Amino acid sequence: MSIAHHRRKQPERVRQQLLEVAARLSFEQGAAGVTLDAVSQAAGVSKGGLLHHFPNKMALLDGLFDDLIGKLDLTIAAEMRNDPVAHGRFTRAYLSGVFALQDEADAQGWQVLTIALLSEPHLRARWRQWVADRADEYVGTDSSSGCLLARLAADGLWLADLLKSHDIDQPTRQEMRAHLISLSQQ
Amino acid sequence: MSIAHHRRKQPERVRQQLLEVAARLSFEQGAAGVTLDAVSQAAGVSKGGLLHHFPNKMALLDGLFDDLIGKLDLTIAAEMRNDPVAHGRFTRAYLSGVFALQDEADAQGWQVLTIALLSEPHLRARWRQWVADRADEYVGTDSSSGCLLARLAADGLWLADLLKSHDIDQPTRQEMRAHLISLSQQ
DNA sequence: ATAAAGATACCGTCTGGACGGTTTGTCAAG
DNA sequence: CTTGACAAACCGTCCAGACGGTATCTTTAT
Repeated sequence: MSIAHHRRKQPERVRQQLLEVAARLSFEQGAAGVTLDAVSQAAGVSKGGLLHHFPNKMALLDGLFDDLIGKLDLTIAAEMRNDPVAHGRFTRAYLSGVFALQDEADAQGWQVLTIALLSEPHLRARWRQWVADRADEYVGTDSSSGCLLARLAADGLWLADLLKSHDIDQPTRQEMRAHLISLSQQ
Repeated sequence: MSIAHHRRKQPERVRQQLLEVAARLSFEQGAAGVTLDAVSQAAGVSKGGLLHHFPNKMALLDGLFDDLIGKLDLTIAAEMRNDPVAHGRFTRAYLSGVFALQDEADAQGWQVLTIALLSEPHLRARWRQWVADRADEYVGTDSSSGCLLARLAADGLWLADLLKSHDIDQPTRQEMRAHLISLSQQ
């Protein structure tokens, strides 16, 4: 019997907390740091409590993935509404989404985690599905080689941030973004 | 007492065999499939034998990383010798290196492994170092935003292959490569 | 030339710990 | 009084690495 037993129960809050902690741990300790024990403990919940919300580890990772995709989708949808030009509209929104993920304060939490997600076949399949769906939906406006290239470059930039391999300063970053946008228009 | 104990000893051959097996396992079973037990057994060597060549698992992964980087360096060096134009020379060679990694027959073996490498902080640092060294060495010829962009896009393509997220056919691929090369020239 | 003396290349077993998951119990709210 | 939200103890498995040995190769002294 511990704190969580006495505090007013807010399961949704706890669930969110678990996801946040998992994201933070993945950043601080790498993918291997995300264990059920570590996550539950850092969230101030017992392992049983964690497994009450997420029946197994895969479900936890799925939840994390949902969060990530959800944010991305929101950004993209908002951006697409503000873009009057049809051609390359999705690609530009995608750029914004990827850039936004990096600029966010809590973006760090996602970074190393994402690698973990990608090494999990099931999550790779989900990502593959996401990409296939968009490619299909926007085949009329965003299938030019310029658009494809722009999106690939954005992925490359995202990867570079993930690995901190190139360190690219803000001006260069903006210049590149402009370059990519122009690619999406041709 | 097994075969390896009686056969003529060729430690270098065994060492190489261990690396190959580790690469293959990483492809067939994912990163999690690369355990000391699995690798040693599949290589026809005892676990003790494996640990004789590589004192711990990290050393094994380091060896794998060395192989990968070594191949990349070879391709790049060869390509740079055949490129008369100084500006963007390294970038074009890098493109060749990345494309070559994907076209090779045994490339598959590296793919999933690479993800594992990247999720290991120590290996990420090594990769970071590699990038920093090249950026430094070729700052005079390959630091334009076009070159940077081309390299990032190559990384994105590499990532897409890794995840099989986009499936890009060979003509499109060649078209993109040409596009990237022209980016490296401007 | 050769035998002794190491050094190197392995083998096979064991262990300690981590980790995912299960089970059973407890408390509070409706 | 039932159900959802947890706690706490526990289990089975897997895995990295240690260890003590044995076989083969290399060097050195004679």
